[in-house]
Amino acid sequence: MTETPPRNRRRDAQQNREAILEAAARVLRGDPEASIDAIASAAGLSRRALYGHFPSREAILAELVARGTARIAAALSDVHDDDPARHVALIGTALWGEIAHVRLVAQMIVRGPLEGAVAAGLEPIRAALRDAVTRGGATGVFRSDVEPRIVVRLVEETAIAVLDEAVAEGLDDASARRLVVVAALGVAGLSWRDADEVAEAVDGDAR
Amino acid sequence: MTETPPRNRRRDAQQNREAILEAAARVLRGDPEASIDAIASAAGLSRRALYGHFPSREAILAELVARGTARIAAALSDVHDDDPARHVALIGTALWGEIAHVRLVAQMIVRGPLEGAVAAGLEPIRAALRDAVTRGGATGVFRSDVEPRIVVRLVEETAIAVLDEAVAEGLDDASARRLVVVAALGVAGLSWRDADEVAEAVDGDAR
DNA sequence: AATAACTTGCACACCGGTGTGCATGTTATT
DNA sequence: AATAACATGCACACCGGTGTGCAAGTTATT
Repeated sequence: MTETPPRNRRRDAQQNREAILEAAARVLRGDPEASIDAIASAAGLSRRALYGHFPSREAILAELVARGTARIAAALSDVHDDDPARHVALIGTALWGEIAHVRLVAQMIVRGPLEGAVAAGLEPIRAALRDAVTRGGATGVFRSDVEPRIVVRLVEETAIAVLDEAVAEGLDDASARRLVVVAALGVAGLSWRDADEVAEAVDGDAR
Repeated sequence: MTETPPRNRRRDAQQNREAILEAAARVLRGDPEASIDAIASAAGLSRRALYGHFPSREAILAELVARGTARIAAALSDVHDDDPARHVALIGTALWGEIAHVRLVAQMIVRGPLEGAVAAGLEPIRAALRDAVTRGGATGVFRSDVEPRIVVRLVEETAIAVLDEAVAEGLDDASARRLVVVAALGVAGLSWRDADEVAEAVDGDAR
């Protein structure tokens, strides 16, 4: 009985796997309900070949969500500021920096059975936001007339809506970032002049 | 040749037509992609009978959108205030009053081929909001650092997001109304204390 | 009581999508 | 050059949904 050395996976196969994920992200951003067929041909593969890399549609989505949340979490991990307003502003800025991933993940929040996975991956971010909102409420800078829990959700949903809007309007990078920050601070409780000031300051620092 | 007086539509048939629309609104609010089957049985009819009242799924949606936008437009037709902030607050209050219709219509804004019809039906409201936002921007009460057109969209989307959130949280009537008003004024540019004040005043008047 | 209006249930064709089996190529690796 | 890994294209079964035709029932109206 001769030895049968188990040959390694071919390198181009792994490349194709990446191509599929990249194509899926790109296509799904345009149409969240895109078919496997659309994804496969966008990746330059046949539908049949795709099933050699992923067992199901959901598996692709799961992978995308995992990577997306990881990316976002990484971008936000080193974001912190003692001033709650500045903290929120920094979060907004960071989110715009990862807009491609943010939009994809945001779509999954409501839909399908990925909901749980998404929520789990986003939890650290939510915790940070919750903290900032609570601190700001205590100071009186942010609104304290509404439960922090609710304010957090308000800020979250506003941010997502504005991010989408910024993309739809085709705003340039600077305007978009500012818009997101300013809107988030607005629902959090700041007047537009104060929000502007914070946005300005943070923008200067980040540059 | 004897006369053949064309007999009138039966009264119960018209009732069933209404039942279908009512059921559709109810079911679609829970699941925007509910099947015709689900709607029919929610209305207490067979799927086949439903097709005796509407030629297609889309026809039902079109009717719902038409009624919804009409209802909303009616509720907002007599809303006006010289003070832009109060005006926006009143719009928010009115929208919460028609929450059932608002949510249904809001879902259709993005989706399918109804988009155009929805936009048309909502145009008067948008015009009123645009007016208020522009006036507020000129006064300096609302933010003037962003194009009015964009501010309008921000307010719109925030309002929708908050309305959904209020429903999801199961807030009581008063809290929900206040939340919507306060969030809308927040993105428009008011500080949370100012927004609170306006909400309070308007709430008092409306009562 | 007659009759037209309406409802029902069944069958059917159609659509777009998913996931699998299989035979046949093509290409990277050894 | 041999061979295992991969890709392709086809067929297939399956699913859930839409819209129609038709025969047989039920019910409001006259």
